[in-house]
Amino acid sequence: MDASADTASNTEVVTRFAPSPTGFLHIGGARTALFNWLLARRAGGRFLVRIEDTDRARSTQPAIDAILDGMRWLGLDWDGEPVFQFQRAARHAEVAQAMLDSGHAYKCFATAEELEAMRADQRARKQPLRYDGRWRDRDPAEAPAGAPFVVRLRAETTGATTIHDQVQGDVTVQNAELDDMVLLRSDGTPTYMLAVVVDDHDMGVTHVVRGDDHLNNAFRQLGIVRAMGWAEPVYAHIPLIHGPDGAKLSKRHGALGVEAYRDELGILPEALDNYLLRLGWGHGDTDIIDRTAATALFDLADVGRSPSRTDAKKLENLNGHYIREADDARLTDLVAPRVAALIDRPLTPDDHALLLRAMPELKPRARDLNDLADGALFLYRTRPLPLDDKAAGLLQGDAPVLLATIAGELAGVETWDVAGVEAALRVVAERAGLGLGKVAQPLRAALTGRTTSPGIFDVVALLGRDETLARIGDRTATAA
RNA sequence: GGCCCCAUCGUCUAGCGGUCUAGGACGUCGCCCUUUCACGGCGAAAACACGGGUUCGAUUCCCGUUGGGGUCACCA
Repeated sequence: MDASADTASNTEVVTRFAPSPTGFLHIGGARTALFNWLLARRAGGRFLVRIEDTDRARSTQPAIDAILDGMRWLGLDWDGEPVFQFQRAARHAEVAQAMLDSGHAYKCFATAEELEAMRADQRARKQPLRYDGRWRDRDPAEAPAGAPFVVRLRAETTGATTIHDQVQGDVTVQNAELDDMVLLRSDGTPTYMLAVVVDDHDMGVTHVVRGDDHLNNAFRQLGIVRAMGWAEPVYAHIPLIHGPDGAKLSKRHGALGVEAYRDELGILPEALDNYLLRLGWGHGDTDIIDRTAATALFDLADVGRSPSRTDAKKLENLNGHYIREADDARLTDLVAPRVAALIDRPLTPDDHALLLRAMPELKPRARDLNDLADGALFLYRTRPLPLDDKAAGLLQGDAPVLLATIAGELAGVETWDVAGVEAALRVVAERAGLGLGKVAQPLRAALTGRTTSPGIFDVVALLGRDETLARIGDRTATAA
């Protein structure tokens, strides 16, 4: 059967992201969504979202919200409203009935205990575990009246099926390997296998791009597609993402929700997007690829076939890059709440303005938003400043004397800006016969409580005359 | 265990028979810039899993071995 039969007259590319709302949006799902988004946007097609909530016990509204919020944060906008799979149960049952009517499906009255016994036996004999087709050719009339049953696909038992996967290449499986899967459960609700196929068809999905863990499912799903005589979608199974240890990404290590990258790790969405894009996909030697470039460059042919591991350092590096590129006002808005949390009070409009002014000096030094907030902390500390050990060390000996000299010179500065401050401090260093570093370090310690900070002239200029002199005063007074 | 997939520096990858003494990036280590830390610049160490073929010639093609991963539900 030709996959393009039904879509020959309609070349629009339609992709979809179909998460099951049983948890947050982890980075594996985010990358799958990104690739689907890119493929659709590149082709000028549509990108749809379907919430696979047929598992009523495990699906939750918070999970739905988290997934959709995560997608919005990453800039993965979808077309139309999300489709909720559970609401389409009647349509799924309808298709199952059609297959029953056409003989492509049949009723199976085997009980759960019976099937478990069957598998135990297969395990004992070291046989593959699969349904043995015991009701495939039996007359339903043989079942006890009113007995519960499931509807199973009457799968091909001979020959082989080949999928021309856009990422994995041609993959062939013997049909004998596939058993008659359940389409409708005994309570009449559809299984995932049935629902996916029906929904993808009804939604007009042309390209199914999903995790490699679904490759085996594709063969079974194709059985339903063919039984219904529908167009076969183009498949692309992308390799899974592994944790730093090479094992499958699980809740234990790398599998954080994207909101954790945003809230706890202080990652910028464009950085995570770029990182995820380069995980499993490459375009020559280029590593820094923003959304616009990615949309123009993305091609399934460039997706690798082997799983990749997450690398926090690489993400941090990319994040640092995008922080340096980011607009100061945007960064200020993003960092302000973090600073407020650190100093345990809200920022005033003046505080906010100061943060904005300091941003050009702050952002080259940060790899994430937490770094940025921490780097801005010295601006808002209340006197007397707490000193870290190294800073305290720099304020020993005759440092207070030097600081007093600095204060004297600074007091005479007419225009309190970087140039004015620099001139004054250079005068101090020259008169004392010291290198600028010998002057800058004690001053930095006194003004920030630390040994690292933005350039000392900037620090002084940002702090302002009064605060600068007061902080210096705290150190000359206590030492004297 | 059956079936399926994968295999280049620690990691992400470029390479689609000769251009490979295998390129880039992150990380690591030096040096430079410099008032500190970053940023930036320069440089170094670091990989074709193994064994057979095919070929005049294999990192590139084929087979096997080994290793890793995925999947085998009335879960998605």
